[in-house]
Amino acid sequence: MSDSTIYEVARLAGVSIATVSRALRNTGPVSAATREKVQRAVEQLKFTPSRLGVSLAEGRHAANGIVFPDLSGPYFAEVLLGYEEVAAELGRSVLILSTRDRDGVPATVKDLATRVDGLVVFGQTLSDAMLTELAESGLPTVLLARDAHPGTEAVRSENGGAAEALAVHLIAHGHRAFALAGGHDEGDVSQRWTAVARTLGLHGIPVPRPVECPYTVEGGYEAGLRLLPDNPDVVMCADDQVALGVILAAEELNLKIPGDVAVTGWDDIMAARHARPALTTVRQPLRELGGAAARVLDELIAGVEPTNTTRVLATDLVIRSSCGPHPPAQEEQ
Amino acid sequence: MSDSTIYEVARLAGVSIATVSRALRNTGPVSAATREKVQRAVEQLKFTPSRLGVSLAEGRHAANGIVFPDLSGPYFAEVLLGYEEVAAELGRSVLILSTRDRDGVPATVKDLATRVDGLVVFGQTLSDAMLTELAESGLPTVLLARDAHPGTEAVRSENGGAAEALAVHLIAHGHRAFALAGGHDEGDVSQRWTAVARTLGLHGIPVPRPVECPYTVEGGYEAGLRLLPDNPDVVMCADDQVALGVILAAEELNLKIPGDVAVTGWDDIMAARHARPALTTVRQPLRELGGAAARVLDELIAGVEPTNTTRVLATDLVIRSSCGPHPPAQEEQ
DNA sequence: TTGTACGCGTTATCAT
DNA sequence: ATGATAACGCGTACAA
Repeated sequence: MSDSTIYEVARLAGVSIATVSRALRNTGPVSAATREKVQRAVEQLKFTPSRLGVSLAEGRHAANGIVFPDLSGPYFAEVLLGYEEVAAELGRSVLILSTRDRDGVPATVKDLATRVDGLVVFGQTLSDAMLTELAESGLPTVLLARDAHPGTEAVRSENGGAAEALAVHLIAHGHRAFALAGGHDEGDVSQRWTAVARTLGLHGIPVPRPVECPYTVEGGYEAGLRLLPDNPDVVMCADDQVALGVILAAEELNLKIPGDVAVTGWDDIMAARHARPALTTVRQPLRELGGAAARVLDELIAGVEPTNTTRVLATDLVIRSSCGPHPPAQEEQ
Repeated sequence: MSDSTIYEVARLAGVSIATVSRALRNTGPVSAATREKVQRAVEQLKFTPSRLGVSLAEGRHAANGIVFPDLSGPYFAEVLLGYEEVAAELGRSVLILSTRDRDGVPATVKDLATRVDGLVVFGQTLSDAMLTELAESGLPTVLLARDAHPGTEAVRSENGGAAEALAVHLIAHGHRAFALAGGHDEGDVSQRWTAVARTLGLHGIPVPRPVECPYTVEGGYEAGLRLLPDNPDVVMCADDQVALGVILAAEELNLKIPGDVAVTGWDDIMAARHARPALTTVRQPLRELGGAAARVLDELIAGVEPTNTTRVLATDLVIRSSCGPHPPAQEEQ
């Protein structure tokens, strides 16, 4: 019920609170007999040190935060799991914050900032001004899925190389009329589209302008209805959810994939593998992304000075059947 | 950098800390002039009250915890998002804890318990002994996806009725040889299998014993390889991930779905809709589940006594094509 | 309207 | 080996 305090333990054990603290933390000499008494008192009262007391005295929270947009979906979930796993290994709790409503964000982020020793922030969730403010406040901050901002570190996965490889693969399929589904001003995706544009240019292929849409199945469906009537050979999508939406739109329009039009995604979420047809995509190491962020953040918290470095994790091109016909041996599950 | 304290604000504003506190919280009379001075000092020092100090003084964390198993996947992500959203509305932060390693769980849960005003715990993550301990400690606790334990409240979605409806539908398809994929001793799933068994019994159909497997695509794949050689008419699966695995196993064995064998899932995760064939399943209101838990927990924290009540949210049967041929109009996306 | 002083629960320093 | 006691940062009776 009412949590007992170190004072009650001390009284019951017939010692001072200093001794109790020492006995519990092995932070100084305690005679075996005394330790025994303390142990008994602790068990009898079911004493657990108050986190608030400990944190106040230690001057640290032993907790990390993570900020992400609402986009929900499997992408963030996987990263979050990887983050929590490593944070737990490092003895730190994890507080989450989803910034959905545009208005209250700064206030809630500041509240979160007072509860943690460091923060991981997803790509485009916070304004650069806010990031600067965080960095200048001295709070260790790691950025995810984008490049570093002054005063921070960053972890993202490789975009340009995989995008180029994907484009080359699609060109080898004979595709010439390209369409791009998914906005281009957000950092992560823009890096991909830039690489795609360069690759197409090198092959003398017209570079399409990306059609903006929310990164959801519904968004992809709408984008598909807009793009497909122009009879592209292939629709490259900002992520797998968008691609799944485009596939639904193609069905609606009675277009066969990949016969009439090819479609590619990005991320390799679970649904990509099970979609009809199975989706050609780029696998991001989502859990590793989260784990790496936790580790980098831990270093920052330990006192390492931020160097504005961006760590880049490798991605894999995953060729399935939505991009065009392959000899069976070449397909991958 | 070094966060400023209320004392520094008070000194800069030329008032006492009590006045600063009152001015910031509107918790007592403060003259307009004084309020103005305080505001200026606060802005100049970029003062934000320390959460530790506030919590210690207020005697509350303004934070909730949530405990879930590793199973990851879309299921937990969706529930978590719904939980965080409502918790944020109620002005509470969210701490997450994933119990993957069997050993350290009690300790980490107790640590979490000291950081929050209340806890939501997923179905089978904690032992009943642990739940009892939590309840007796007086920490407000809400159980998710299972029935209430003494001293707690619970929120789950409806199982028996939907399971019966699904079984009836499958029987109407003419299926007689049933197989069940996914363990049966866990609360949520066992309720479904019980209802299925009763329904089959009423129709004079043999009741199969569930084949246990992890609730993952891989687990379903293994279960499928074991079950499919017996030529069942239909494999009912514990959840969608298992069903997706069974579908992969069927492909491997060159069995057509639903021609050679029907398959059903549970949850209606995103991949279910996009699978080939689209998966017949039962939709759980995942986000609502999380949101409801947050609200119930808030009541408990506000002082409402736990009544060991289980709230049951409605589920929807989602008929797609994996369970057998339908007239086009009857299918649902 | 404003200020003083105590309490919240720990850790850690300094005596003893 | 053990015990007083000063932080840590804030809210709030109570006094003025």
